[in-house]
Amino acid sequence: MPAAKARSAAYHHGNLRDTLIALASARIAEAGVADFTLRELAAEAGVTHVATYRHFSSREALLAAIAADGYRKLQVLEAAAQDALGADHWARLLVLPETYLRFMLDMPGHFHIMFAHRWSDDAIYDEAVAAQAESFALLERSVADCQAAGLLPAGGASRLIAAMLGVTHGLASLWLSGQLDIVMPPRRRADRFIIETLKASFEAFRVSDPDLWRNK
Amino acid sequence: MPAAKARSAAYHHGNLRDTLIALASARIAEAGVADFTLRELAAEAGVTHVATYRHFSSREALLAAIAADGYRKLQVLEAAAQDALGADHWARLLVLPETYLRFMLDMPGHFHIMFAHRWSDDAIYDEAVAAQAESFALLERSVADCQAAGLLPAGGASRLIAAMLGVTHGLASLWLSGQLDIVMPPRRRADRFIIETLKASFEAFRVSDPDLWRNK
DNA sequence: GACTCATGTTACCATTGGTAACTTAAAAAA
DNA sequence: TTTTTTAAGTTACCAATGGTAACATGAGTC
Repeated sequence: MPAAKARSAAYHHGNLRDTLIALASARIAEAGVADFTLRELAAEAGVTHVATYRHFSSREALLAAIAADGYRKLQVLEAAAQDALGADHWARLLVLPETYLRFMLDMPGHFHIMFAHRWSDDAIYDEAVAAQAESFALLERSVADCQAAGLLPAGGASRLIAAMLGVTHGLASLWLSGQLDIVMPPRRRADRFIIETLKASFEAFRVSDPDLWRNK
Repeated sequence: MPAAKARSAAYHHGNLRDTLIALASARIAEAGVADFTLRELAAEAGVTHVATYRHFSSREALLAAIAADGYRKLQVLEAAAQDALGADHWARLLVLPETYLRFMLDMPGHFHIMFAHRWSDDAIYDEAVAAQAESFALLERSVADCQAAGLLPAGGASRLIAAMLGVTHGLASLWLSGQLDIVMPPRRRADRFIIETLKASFEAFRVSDPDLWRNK
């Protein structure tokens, strides 16, 4: 009975949760987090705004879901990129910021919630926090591998990791907020420029004096 | 007639504009930009929420004013710090990220609006954009001075500047969003750790192979 | 002392996030 | 097959918010 099925599809959306996450991310990428409203979002999904509360306990919980979703997706991308590289530890380390950047370019809405939006300390962000920690562990392990292989200054890695995380995240978010335009040479592709800058930075860190990174 | 003066002071606030900026910045630092409402803010200043519209055309315009105010303050701090250093170009360059960081630690509310909040492309942000450009020019000039003095790899400076801006901004905003806690050694003062990491990064950039930073 | 105008106020509006109570239809139990 | 349960929608409603319009106050000027 196709008529019944059509009506059913109309009433029960089928995959409202994922649809809402995707739509919200797109809106955030376009107009920022302040702009989007649950009602407009629900309307776009063909549903009443109250239906959203079946899947997210609040507007902020939807944002938290986007953050968790983003970290999981990022982690999958990072792991896949590393797996394709075998045992070249330095290449495996370098691919992390590159993946991070591609993720930012591909999913700016997710990225914004993950890094520029202030998470409430509510429990709704617990999942996101856990996913974030796992993603960070990947970097930590990669740096340790490089140190063990003599590819990076040995000793406490905190400052080295902080510097790598810093330059990666800094370039990504400066670009996302449009503040890299002033620096970037005209007519260059942004992604290439950023990735080359990143690689240069990592290389500078790699060959630097190990004493630089020791805690004083 | 002190009674009349008191009434007058009650009616005409005196300096509502600056008060609102300060209060808003404090609230944003505490609870994020999403939380603060014009009504609560106005109440805190002892005024009706409609009074805010005498000074800011909208809520977003208040945020824009905070951004412009922040860039101006940052620029003053940077210029002062540099002036105290004479002609030591490398020290003058290094003091910029340090000032940037201290500003972030001292005025996190301003910092958040300046760097983590998405500016609408409305004209209300014009002032902020102009102030931002001036602040950036300071860095550009300082890098050029260092290059002229042979203290930094010569040639196109875009990538070098991008890397410096990136690591500075990245560390600052990672710290602000609490994401540096996982990296930072326990029981260390955050500001010292970040500044030392920054100096190490800049030093690594300084002694690096100039070819790294040339455009390919 | 009257006039002006910046800076407040009250009254009001549409929109928003969120809750309560009800409805629909798909899946499980009989 | 029929009945029951339950996940996933709906309508009706609420208090709070950003914003507008029309009015009030009072400090400075002629």
